[in-house]
Amino acid sequence: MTKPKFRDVSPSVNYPEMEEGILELWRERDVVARSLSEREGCPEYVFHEGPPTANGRPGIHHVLSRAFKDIFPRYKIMQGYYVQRRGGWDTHGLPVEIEVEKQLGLSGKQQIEAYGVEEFNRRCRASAQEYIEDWERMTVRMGFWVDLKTAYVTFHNSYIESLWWILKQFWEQDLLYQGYKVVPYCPRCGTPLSSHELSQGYKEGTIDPSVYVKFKVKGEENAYLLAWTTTPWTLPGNVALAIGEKLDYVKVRDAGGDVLYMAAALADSVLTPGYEVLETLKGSDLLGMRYEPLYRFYPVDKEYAYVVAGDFVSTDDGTGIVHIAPAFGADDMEAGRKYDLPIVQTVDAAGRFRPEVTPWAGVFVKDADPAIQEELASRGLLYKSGTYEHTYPFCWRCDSPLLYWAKETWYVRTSAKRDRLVDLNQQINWYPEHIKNGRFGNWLENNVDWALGRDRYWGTPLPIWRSDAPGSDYVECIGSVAELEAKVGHTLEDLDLHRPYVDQLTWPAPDGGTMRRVTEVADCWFDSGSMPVAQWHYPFENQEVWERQKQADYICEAIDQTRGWFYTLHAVSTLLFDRPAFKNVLCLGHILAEDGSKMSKSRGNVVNPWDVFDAHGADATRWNMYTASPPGNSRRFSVNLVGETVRKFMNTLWNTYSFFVTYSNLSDWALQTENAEPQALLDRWLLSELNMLVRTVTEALESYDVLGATRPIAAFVDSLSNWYVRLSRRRFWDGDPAALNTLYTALATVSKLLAPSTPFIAEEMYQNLVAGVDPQADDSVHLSRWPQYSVELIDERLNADMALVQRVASLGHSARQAANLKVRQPLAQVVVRVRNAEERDSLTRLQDLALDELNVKSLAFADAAGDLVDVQVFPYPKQLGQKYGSGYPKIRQALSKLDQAELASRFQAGETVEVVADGETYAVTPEDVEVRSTPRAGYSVAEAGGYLVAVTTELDAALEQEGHARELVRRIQQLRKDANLEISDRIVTYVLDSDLVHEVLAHFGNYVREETLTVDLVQVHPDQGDAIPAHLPQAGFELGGKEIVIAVSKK
RNA sequence: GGGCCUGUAGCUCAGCCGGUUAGAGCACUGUGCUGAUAACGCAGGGGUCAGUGGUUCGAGUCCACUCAGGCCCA
Repeated sequence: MTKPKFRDVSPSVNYPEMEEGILELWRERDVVARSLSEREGCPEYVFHEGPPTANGRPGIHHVLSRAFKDIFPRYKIMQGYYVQRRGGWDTHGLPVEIEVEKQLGLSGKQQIEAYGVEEFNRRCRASAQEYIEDWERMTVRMGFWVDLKTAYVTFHNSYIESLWWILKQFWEQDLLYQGYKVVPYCPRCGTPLSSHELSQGYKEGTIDPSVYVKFKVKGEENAYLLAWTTTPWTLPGNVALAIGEKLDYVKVRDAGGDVLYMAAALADSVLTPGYEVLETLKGSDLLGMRYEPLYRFYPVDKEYAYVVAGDFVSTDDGTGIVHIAPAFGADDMEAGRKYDLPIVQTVDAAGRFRPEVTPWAGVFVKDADPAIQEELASRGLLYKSGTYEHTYPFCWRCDSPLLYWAKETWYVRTSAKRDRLVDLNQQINWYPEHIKNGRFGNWLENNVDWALGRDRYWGTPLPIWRSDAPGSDYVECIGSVAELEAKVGHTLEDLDLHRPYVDQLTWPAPDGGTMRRVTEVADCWFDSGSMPVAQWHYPFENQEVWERQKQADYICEAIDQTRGWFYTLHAVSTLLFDRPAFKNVLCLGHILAEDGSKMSKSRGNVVNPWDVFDAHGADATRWNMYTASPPGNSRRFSVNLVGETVRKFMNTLWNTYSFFVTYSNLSDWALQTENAEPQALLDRWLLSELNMLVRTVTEALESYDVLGATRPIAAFVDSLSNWYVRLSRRRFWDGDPAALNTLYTALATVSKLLAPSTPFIAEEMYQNLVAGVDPQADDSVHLSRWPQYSVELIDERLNADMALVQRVASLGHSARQAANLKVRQPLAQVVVRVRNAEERDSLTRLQDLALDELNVKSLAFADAAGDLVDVQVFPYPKQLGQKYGSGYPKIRQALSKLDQAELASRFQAGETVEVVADGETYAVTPEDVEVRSTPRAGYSVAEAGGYLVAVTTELDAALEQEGHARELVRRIQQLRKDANLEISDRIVTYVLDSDLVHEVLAHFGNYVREETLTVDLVQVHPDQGDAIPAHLPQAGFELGGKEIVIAVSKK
């Protein structure tokens, strides 16, 4: 073995610069590609990238999810897996369209169509592409290793063709159908409004009719269900009445003699005074009650006109009975679907009543409101009416009041597979676990059909063609380009599978009409949810790759994706293959601003990733995200918090690394690759902790526990730096090969443990420590193998012993501080009280270390008896509480009243003491109590957590002198440092003589010389005409109350 | 309005199956420190463990309700 020579490492470092250097190294050595090629043929670990929407620049929350996405694939590569991790981009959909609308100054669909769909879509494609480039820069900079070169893009023809194939599979299983969806609709513009358009048009103080309508109960004389509505025009579409099952209802006889049903809480505010309560009921009692329909304009082939339950029913206003017209309300439609109610669509696309609604045919519905009320009143079905002021949406473009209106659209019948959705979810591991049967599980149990169609332009066109023959319902679903070619009879090789091109393809229908595509495009969540299939252009290509990649081992996104990507992945996979799309899913909380408020563009408190990368680097950003809080929690984030991470963790690690390289290069040691049995206590301890760390981190990563895989590394680095290195400094100065080897092993191992989380600093250290000295080593830490731990090196007893020493040392320092005793002043004795005999043994084993750390000559344990200590018997609540329950407080009190010294000695003799309290006798064994002793006079004491450490405060002359000698050494060292001497320089030291100096040097002269590398120690006698050479750096200070002057010069 | 999550020091977070005096780090103040460290050690101030009620010998921990914040749904 030859002496390793490392590249020198400066104690200070610019992390962003260092990281740029590593990125360059990865590029040069083609490490990303090799992380795949070098694992060819290995078992596969499958990661699926949830495609970000390319409609804006990436924010810090995207860095968060990418950081958590990255950690496990990197770990698995090091574990010897082949991890494909293909990138992907979500490029379709409303967000992209809106961005382009803004760029072009367009507003609304009519203007888009006037502008031209062809050009509009061309712009959408270009816009998506531009943002992808932004994303790629961020992705590379933060060290997220996805393959960007082969990233799937949802607007590619091949991707769309796979989506068509999937839809065709649904079609053939009868899972695709056209149904009604209630949308906010502008009757004047003739178009539904998107949610963001809707939010622009709410007006407060809108006045609408307030109408209380009586629905005649079947089979009950003169009895009515009283319902309330602000939209009388929806009443001809009524098919049911909804109540809240848990609400309280009353049956009353009103002043006019009618029997009315309504919510108890609202009776006083609605009914004319003087009514009589006949009965009180629960909502559930009303379920199924039948009533006479108000109108019969349409033939109906389903059960209707009865009472259903709706969790949307409240007693905030109205009557607690809600009139249900599925064509005109989302809740209504939902209830309609749940109870299989008919949908009576009485209104046409211009907002006018259809011809079948004979009295008001052709009338704009809002204008018909008064006539409808009159008509009901004439039949005695109007209880009362008035006006109602509320907030109502209007068209932001033309100011017409919007209607909620059921529009035909395409649905995926997910509810048909609800049970499978729920069952298959049980096979998925959710982190945090509560999402599984909480948020996600609930959502699945309440699954409703997926509204797939969107009346937009930039999206996957639904591959559905229908005959335009009047009255025809002939429809075909196309599952591939080849199929389409067969239909149209010519090649479609150069066809862009977007609008408007596909819309132009037609062919003759069998019923004499022409087959034309429906105008809708697919919900873009369908695009992303289909990525396991579509990213491979399956089944048209890549069958073999797909077979290996079809189910993800791991996916990760933020919590808002439970109803988004997590759901659509699960739904598509369940419907298509009857298996879960992913096995493990990490669900992240959101990032909040430093003050805990939401981070949003409008508040202007969004953190730009580049600001953080430039200030502190990507590693620190990532480390902060991994260690700050559990991944599922929302977290506060700021540039400052990352700065704290740098100071606390990154710098500690870096400086330990720099320290090691400095002393390694100064000394002459040989790297021991074999696991030589370490001799020194601290070496054994450190390697024990290190191996335990490897085990802990490995186990945590295996169970997707990021916190558990990172925080222990931080704790280890802290003890490495502030305990192991600090206590071993002398050995490093001496070039002790065992110490250097131990520290080397720790740093090289830590670099690997850090590789998945802080890939840059891990690489930096690995390159210098491992690759730089071992020609056999892998080219990159990320191509190297995950470290193995050795159980034989884990010594849990030693770890516990050391933890106790640290505890005692801490308390000892505290005791010193209390008595104003500097650490360099040796003391005669420390008296320690530990909690049990095992700990006493622990401390005895490591007492040299403890004495050294505390600079004390001897250790004693506080015993029960004796003049030096006070004792107190303390009963353990856990043991006595469990044994005697409510007797515990009495025992405690009784014990405290007894003579403590006598009691203590009885317990220490192993005696069981009978305690009498309140006439009862309780047996208290020595195991039930702790005897605490506290030193009396002459000690300074510190106490915490059941431990006590006391140091003697008396100093004799010898101790005092030794203290002076150490003070002198410290001053000389400081002077050396101030004079910029090299650590290894030999010096001449001058000391102005005095009795005190004379005395100290007589006893400790050699010690001082050795410590300070002093060759000549000159005692200067001014009274004999000597003087310190004036040009030398000198220092004056007080020692034992006397003025001292020293000076040094290089020999 | 419904579901899920969160609430512990000025800030970021620990706190196991309920059990001794609720802990770290940052920040602040003081102090100490023998050659790596924008470090580190020690101490101090700073807590109605969001609130109320309950279970229990004993509640930060379990239960119920309330409040505040987040996300999703309506």
